[in-house]
Amino acid sequence: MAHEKIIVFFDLETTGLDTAVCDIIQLAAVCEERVFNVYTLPRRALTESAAQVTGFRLTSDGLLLRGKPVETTPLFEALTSFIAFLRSFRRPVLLAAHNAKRFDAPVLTRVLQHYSLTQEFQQVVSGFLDTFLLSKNLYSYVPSHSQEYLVQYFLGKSYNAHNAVEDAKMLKELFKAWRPSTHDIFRFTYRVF
DNA sequence: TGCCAGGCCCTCTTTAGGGCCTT
Repeated sequence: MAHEKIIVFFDLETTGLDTAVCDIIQLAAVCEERVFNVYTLPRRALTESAAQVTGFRLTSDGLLLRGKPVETTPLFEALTSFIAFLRSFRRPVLLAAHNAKRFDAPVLTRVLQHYSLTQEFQQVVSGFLDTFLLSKNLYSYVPSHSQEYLVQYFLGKSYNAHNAVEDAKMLKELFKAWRPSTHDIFRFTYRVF
């Protein structure tokens, strides 16, 4: 339907949980059958818990994922590529992430501001949709609202959590299963800046 | 050197505290 919002599901893997300082390691997004994925070399070390959760390690040889080198892209280039990916949908999209309001959106917007890409980003993104808050509100009876638990609960499957591509793909599947109303989507959508 | 947080929501609330979720 042409008038419906295009929703792009995305996820970040970062060096830690402090949204004020953490660096992006992986940025992935999916929409319909299209996938965007990029790795960047962080400037700061990963916290030990981030390393354990994500499987990334920073060495003198570069970035490793579970011991295997991954090709990295300079952050500015990664961000402009992401904006180009979003622009390809021809009209402003809604960016959905689990805990977007608290985590992914602040990190992404901080980095965009640092590279003076805010205006360019605003031209292609109409807002952030937080699926964590959506889930807590629509399915308050579910004992946990972590994405991994929700995927198991609603889709009956386990997956490679904490890989940004897999997380984004699963979020898309969850959303498809939920089929939230336009009203509910709007309630948990937030301005970009 | 050290190696990390904090906004949102609920409730035993509002002169507050605690758990959740993200890496």
